[in-house]
Amino acid sequence: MAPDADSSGLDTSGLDTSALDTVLGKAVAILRAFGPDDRMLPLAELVRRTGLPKPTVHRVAADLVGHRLLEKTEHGYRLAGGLFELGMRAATERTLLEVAMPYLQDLYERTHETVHLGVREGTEVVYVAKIGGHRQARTPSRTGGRMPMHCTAIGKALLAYAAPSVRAGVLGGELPRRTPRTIVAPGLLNQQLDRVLETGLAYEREESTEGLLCVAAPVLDADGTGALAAISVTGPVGRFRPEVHESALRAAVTALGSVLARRRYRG
Amino acid sequence: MAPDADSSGLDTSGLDTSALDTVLGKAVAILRAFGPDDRMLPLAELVRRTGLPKPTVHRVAADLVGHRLLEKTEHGYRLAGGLFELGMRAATERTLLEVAMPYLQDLYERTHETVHLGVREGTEVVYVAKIGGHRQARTPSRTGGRMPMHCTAIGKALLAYAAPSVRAGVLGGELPRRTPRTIVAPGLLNQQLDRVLETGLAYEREESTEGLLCVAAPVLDADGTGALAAISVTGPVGRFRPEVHESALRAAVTALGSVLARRRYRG
DNA sequence: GGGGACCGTTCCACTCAGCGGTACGCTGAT
DNA sequence: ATCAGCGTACCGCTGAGTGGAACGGTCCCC
Repeated sequence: MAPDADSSGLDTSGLDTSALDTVLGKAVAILRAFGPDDRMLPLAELVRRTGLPKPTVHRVAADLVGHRLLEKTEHGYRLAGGLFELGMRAATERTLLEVAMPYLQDLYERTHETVHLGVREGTEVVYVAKIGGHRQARTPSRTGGRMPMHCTAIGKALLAYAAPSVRAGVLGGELPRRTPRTIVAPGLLNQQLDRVLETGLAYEREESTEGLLCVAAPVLDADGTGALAAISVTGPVGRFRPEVHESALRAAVTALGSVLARRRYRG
Repeated sequence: MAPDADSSGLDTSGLDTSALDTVLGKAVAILRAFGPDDRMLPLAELVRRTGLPKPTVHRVAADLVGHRLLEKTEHGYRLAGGLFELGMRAATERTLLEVAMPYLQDLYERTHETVHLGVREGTEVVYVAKIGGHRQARTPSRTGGRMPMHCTAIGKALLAYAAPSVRAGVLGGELPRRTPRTIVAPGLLNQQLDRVLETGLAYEREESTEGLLCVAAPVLDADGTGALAAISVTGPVGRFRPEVHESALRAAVTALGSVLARRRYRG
């Protein structure tokens, strides 16, 4: 429970756009109160995070338990299996995952490093898949988790091929520093993005997490102008050499891209 | 020891136990109206499946869209990315998945056949992971999807090690025939389950899907008495020889089991 | 080209589901 | 013994939620 200033995971208390004056809003607020690393939260903690009255949380949570979205243990509540089942039915993520999995497998087998598949969601990256073996570097990413775009290889790959308005929005917004090497200068980042467009590859060198290197490539749509997703290979500083994996990565994204094009996958 | 909270008896497959007279119930009903294979449903179809009045579905669906649980397109609604993100935070599934992934990878690499990870949920199997390459057999299973226990290798592996009440519940209930080879005789199935306890391996030979073979093994808990999950290897009749993969499968489940025990994973 | 079936959307007056202040019993730490 | 914090229970008020009715659009078939 180290309240380190670094972990941006803390809910910025005020900025919850969700309306808390409707039942559904309260229910969603309770579910979203669970961060990516929270296994179990007691009622009081849910009250604190949501700002809702205690009896209200108690009642809504009980309803959620009835619907198998929440589970009650003697130590608190946790997100239940029903949510997992529903989540895996999400249209775009499921399709992308099923089509991409063989290519991710190939890539893992050739590299034996952690392989990510991510899509853009607003101004952030959402990881749709993360596969790795026993020796994988300790990465902050999680399947279903989010990361900023400006400090991750996948983020840069996606941002480079995104609509100009999106790129401008991210460059013009906050570029929070996560490590000493995080690129916080919009101009420099913009240059890098242009290079990504030229080479088709994006890099991250300890910009989101110290000790971590990463190469990514975009999965392009049928026109070759936009990115449907991006794939990355990640490893620790020292043994990991990004260049080694570039051809395998390129092979993966082009193959996946053409299959998605054939399926008319739009995202 | 474990108070069998999971009373399988009451689990009659009445699809709608959910109360439709509360907002939350309606919302869940709408989300659950999406089957594993439904990509997109028009409003009218949601009305049909849920039995709710049209304006009600319209309004609740709009709310769900506002919370990023549903997405609206010109052709209808579909489950949105927000659900995927939430689902991947489900406590038990996420932990199991993260710990197991490296072992599943190993297993895939050694077999190059479709690998499944599943847990018991009531009287059914829920697949937590499914990984495979380009040549994978066409299986009806999906990550986050359900299958009956009596006709799948993973199901038999889980059922054999489940509490006697659970086994009795399944054997005493319906054993729907899915193929000519589905085992629908409770006695025969019971014999097979006993053999699973002796050998630590469960088989399926075209019992859920024609043309498909499968071997599974349970991931045992610290006591070695109950199954926390099960792993299977699947392939098509013809090239696929279950015996070939038995040792790799055994290695995977024992390794995973001991890691979970060390972590005091309970399920 | 007109009628009908089905669609998504909007309106609005009624009412009961949801609300949350208040209160209670139960831990542990002090 | 005291207290702070927890989960739970009660219950009268009220506005969020409701859904019948109606409207405009599209498609297809006669």
